[in-house]
Amino acid sequence: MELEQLRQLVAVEREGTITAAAASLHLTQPSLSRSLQRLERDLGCELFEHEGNRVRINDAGRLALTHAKEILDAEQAMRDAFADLARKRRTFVIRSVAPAPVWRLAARLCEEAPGTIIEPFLTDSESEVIDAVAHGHADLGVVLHALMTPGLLSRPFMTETLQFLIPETHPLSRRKELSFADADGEPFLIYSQVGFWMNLHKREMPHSQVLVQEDRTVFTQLLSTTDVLAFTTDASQNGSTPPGRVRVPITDAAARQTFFVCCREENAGVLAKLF
Amino acid sequence: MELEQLRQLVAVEREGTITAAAASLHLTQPSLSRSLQRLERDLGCELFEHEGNRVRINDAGRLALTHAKEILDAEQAMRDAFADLARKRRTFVIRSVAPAPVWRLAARLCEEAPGTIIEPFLTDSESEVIDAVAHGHADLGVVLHALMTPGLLSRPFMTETLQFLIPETHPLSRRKELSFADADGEPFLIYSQVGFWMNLHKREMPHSQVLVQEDRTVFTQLLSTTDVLAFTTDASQNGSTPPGRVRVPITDAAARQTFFVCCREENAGVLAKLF
DNA sequence: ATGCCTTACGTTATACGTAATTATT
DNA sequence: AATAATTACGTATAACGTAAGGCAT
Repeated sequence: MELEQLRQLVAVEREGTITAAAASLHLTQPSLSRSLQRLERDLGCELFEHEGNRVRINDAGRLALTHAKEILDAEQAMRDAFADLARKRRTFVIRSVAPAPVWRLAARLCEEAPGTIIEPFLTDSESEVIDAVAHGHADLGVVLHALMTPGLLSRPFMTETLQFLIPETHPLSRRKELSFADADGEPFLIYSQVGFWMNLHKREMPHSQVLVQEDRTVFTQLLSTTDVLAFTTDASQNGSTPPGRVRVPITDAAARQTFFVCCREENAGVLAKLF
Repeated sequence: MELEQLRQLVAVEREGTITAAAASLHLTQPSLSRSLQRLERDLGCELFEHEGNRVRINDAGRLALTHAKEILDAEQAMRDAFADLARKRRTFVIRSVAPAPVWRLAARLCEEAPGTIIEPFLTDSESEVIDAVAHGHADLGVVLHALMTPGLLSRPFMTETLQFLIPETHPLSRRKELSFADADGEPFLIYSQVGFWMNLHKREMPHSQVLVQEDRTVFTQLLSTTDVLAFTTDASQNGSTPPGRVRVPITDAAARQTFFVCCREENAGVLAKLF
């Protein structure tokens, strides 16, 4: 008795005739007919009444059907479990304190491991990243410092520098460079998904009103239509400056951040593969 | 994925090595090795760690094992259900008010339907037989009268005549014939599995002590070693009279009984086949 | 050297498709 | 005539066994 035969039995019930069932299974009708005969032989029991040019499922056939469905459900559960497993294995989870490192890592992953599903998580908390990596919930973490945590490896990855993005009409747009203090008090617009940068802005410009925008496209539109300050970095994917705005470097040391990637020691191969 | 492959997976876990599992499955070792590789391919996932010249089941393998056992258990349940069905179909249940008709019916069944399992039930109650047949719990019934019950068929089958079986040393052994009344008051020995005859004895010989014997061989031995009355019939399988005893016909009409066989109308073929 | 696993190769079995046949509507 | 099922037959796929090779203990 084979699983395929049980599927055939179910198909015959579903389709009503052997001919229709055969078509739905991409088989010829005689082939299915014989396969069902084999099943009857294996079970030592007729499953159909042969009524003229039709075939009708009998009591034994119905008994077989209920059992067949049980078995096939169990089989489907197994297939599902392995499909999940396969998806998990193809998924690479990155937990990061900032978006820019994720962009670069994603690009490398796509190149080095085509087909990999990339699952990025942004957070403003470095300890959350470390925990996720340590517990195996993330394959790779992006943090702000080299780690000494036992069982984890880390190495510097990239440096990102924050810049003001100022409307040309704004008085501060003439300056060659600015400190956070120079702009503190000015309202500014910020995209919500920026990880730890959000903390930095709030700390360094405590007197400014923060206009948080959740929607990326709305945020971009607002850049053109409002004249409040905004931020960009040298790592911004889109290297160009939005029309009507100028980039002004920020002189504070805190505006320059080096990111470190980290992973568990047993996954050292991941780092080796990516760098 | 096939059921056979799941059985092979379970066997490898059970036996520890592919070689041992192959032997237990009556396969060569390379054949099993490839079959397991096919399973891994089908599931899209390695199930074993290949450690030098051994294989060890890994986490995915254990996941597969738990599911495989579920599926195989469901398959076993199906096989068991059909084994039961097959046994039921090969079983012919006879419910009778007397043993002699069962003997004859059994002999015919063995001849007409070799391989049939014969399941006889004796009872002293005719209505119990009719109920069993009507409800489909018995394929054939043996009763004392022609039936008018709707849905049931009946026909006369055989006539049996009761005889006294008297020790040669007993005064009654000289008589050519006897009535129940002649012997009423004499203690008598009777085998317990005689169906409705038990009722008859108690009714026709109310003053006699009845010595009921459950064990057939003990009953036979007592026939030679005691000098109490006993009964036999003209239908007794063993036509000979036990040593030291004589048969004496019973004159009462009640000692002569015609039996009728009955079955459900839809099983009319059964009667036709047997007669 | 021995035990266990894998790969390679030729053979066989078995399940498929095509075609012909039967039976019912 | 048309539809549905079975039987007959040739073919191709796929699983098996044998033989050879590799890698540990």
